[in-house]
Amino acid sequence: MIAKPKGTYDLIDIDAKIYQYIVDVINEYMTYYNYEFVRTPIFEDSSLFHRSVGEASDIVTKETYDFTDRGGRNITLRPEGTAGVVRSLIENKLYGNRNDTLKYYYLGTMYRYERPQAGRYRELTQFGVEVFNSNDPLIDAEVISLGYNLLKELGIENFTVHLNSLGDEETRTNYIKALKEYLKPYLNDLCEDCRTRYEKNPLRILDCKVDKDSQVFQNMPNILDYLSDDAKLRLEKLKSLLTMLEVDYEIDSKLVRGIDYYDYHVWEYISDDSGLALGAGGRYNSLVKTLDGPDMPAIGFGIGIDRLIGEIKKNLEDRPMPHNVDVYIMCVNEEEKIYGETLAQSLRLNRVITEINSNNLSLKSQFKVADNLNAKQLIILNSEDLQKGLVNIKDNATKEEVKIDENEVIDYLISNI
RNA sequence: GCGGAAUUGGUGAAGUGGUUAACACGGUAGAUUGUGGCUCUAUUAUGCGUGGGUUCGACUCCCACAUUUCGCCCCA
Repeated sequence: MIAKPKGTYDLIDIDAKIYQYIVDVINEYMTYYNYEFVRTPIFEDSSLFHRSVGEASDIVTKETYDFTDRGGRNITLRPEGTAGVVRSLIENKLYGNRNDTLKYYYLGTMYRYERPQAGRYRELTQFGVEVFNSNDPLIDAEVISLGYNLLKELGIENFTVHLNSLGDEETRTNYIKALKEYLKPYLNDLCEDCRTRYEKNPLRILDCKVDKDSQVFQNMPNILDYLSDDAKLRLEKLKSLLTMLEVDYEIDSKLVRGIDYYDYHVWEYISDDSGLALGAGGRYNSLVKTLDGPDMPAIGFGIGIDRLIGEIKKNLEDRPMPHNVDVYIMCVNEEEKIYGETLAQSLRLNRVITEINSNNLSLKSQFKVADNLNAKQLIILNSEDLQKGLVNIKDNATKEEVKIDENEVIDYLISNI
């Protein structure tokens, strides 16, 4: 037997239903927020992702699916959505002659070559928004609250927005310098990973799981103390806006991201129960320029759909989600089956959800199937009645059975489901 | 990539170095000769992740691999 590749999963049963529900809600939501859908390739030139995350974050350690295609091109399966959208913005010159704010959203699979764990897959589905050409904290508030409201709309209640500001480039340069100076005497006390991070990506030391409760970590410099006046003002403005928009947030000065391109506000939607991040985002004002586009501010977030499915499922009753059909057609012999199939088509074309027996099931079994499908009306075909142009219809709730002229079956069912 | 744990029918699972792998749900058939959902009866894994090895004999012990899962790394 051939098994699925490591870290992938089949979206089936109730999970598939929840997935479709999530997608429906997202598409509807984005309509009201007036964000445009974009789809970018699942694979891109490797340098797009490697450049976007920055030289300092050592691309070799990024867990991407890289390969060379038959033409010798270096290809990477997209590990996230932002870089592709930014590339598309630049390549299609979507920014041309525009003073307004550009708002996009995407939804699709991403690929990361990492060790699978619960809710962590090598093929994952992400939804995200990217907003360009506005540097106003008003947009930060809109984007953060958009994700917040969407999660609430999906029935996810117990989560909080964790918010931090990384300030501008100068802020980070100063902070990293201060951080390294502070940590220098304690280097030997840090865990092995942190000693590597110290050189490679010092901000990530704040994420350390080993030493987080140590005295050294308690007294670590706080990035919020290093914010420029401008960055401070922006954060204050954003905070008051979020309060007005009734977003539950808390400031978390230890929140950093593993990618270089973020500046100013970064945030995560954190589940209160599991402590896992449902989604994360940030402002990335320099990325468009880094990728050879105009100097254009941008902000966005991504939410992992796979993990949402699990969160939503937890809130459901512990029972299988019922199938629902309007009409189930029961038939036994060949004549009935053929008649039933044409009747099924007529009903379906009239927007009646219809299912029909297509096996050699006994009538008894067909009743069971119909019940499992929660059929509202049962059509019990009978050759003798068909000869007379009559169709038996049984209401599955009242158990009342009627014989209807075959020409009136569709009208009857439409008004009785 | 590193470390720990797991893997038995469609599902939830019990189990022992030795002939028939418990129980439950679900499925099928019948009692009910084309009208069910209750009840009763029968039936439902020629196989215990895959491949090797030890053994007279392995689902059970050993090794490798795969997948899942927990933690680390990474988190875009």
